[in-house]
Amino acid sequence: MPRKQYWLMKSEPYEFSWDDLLASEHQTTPWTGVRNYQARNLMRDDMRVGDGVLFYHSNVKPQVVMGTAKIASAAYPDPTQFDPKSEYHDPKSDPDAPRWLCIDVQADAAFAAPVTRDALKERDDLEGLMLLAKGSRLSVQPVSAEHWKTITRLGRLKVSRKG
DNA sequence: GCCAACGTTGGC
DNA sequence: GCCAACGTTGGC
Repeated sequence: MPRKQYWLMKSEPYEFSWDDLLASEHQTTPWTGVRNYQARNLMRDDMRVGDGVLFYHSNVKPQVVMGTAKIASAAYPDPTQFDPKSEYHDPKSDPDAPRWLCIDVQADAAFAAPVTRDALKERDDLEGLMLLAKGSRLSVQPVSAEHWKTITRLGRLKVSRKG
């Protein structure tokens, strides 16, 4: 059994949000639309069922890690690449040798206190976190076990209330 | 809205 | 196989 690994997956919430994931059947969704070879290769070669996922809202204010999810399937061909009506349609992908893959993602636990990007940046124990690297655009990123521990701890903190 | 960083495309 | 042009990502 390979050691459990950890990932961060970005989603623009107006495309697909954490709430959308919670509202999905079995709180599970196929992670379709990845059109980057490096991200595809991570899904194909490195992700394993049960791996941990930080669910991140990108391209919004504030950018925030909403909670944890799990990899719920091995990689399989992304059906949207063959759907002419999909914005992710790829006419150059051969059905006999699909170019793009997806995996299923299942919600695990919502953070009591969603962790903002700003909060991550303020810490001094997240050096090397790919999300914070300049110019990092990869939508599927590996996260070290140490960084996973730090971020999930932050997320589980009770929200402090004033008054 | 701007723009730097990055990936992909296509001419040569 | 190089690399300029182009399109996209995504923080700011």
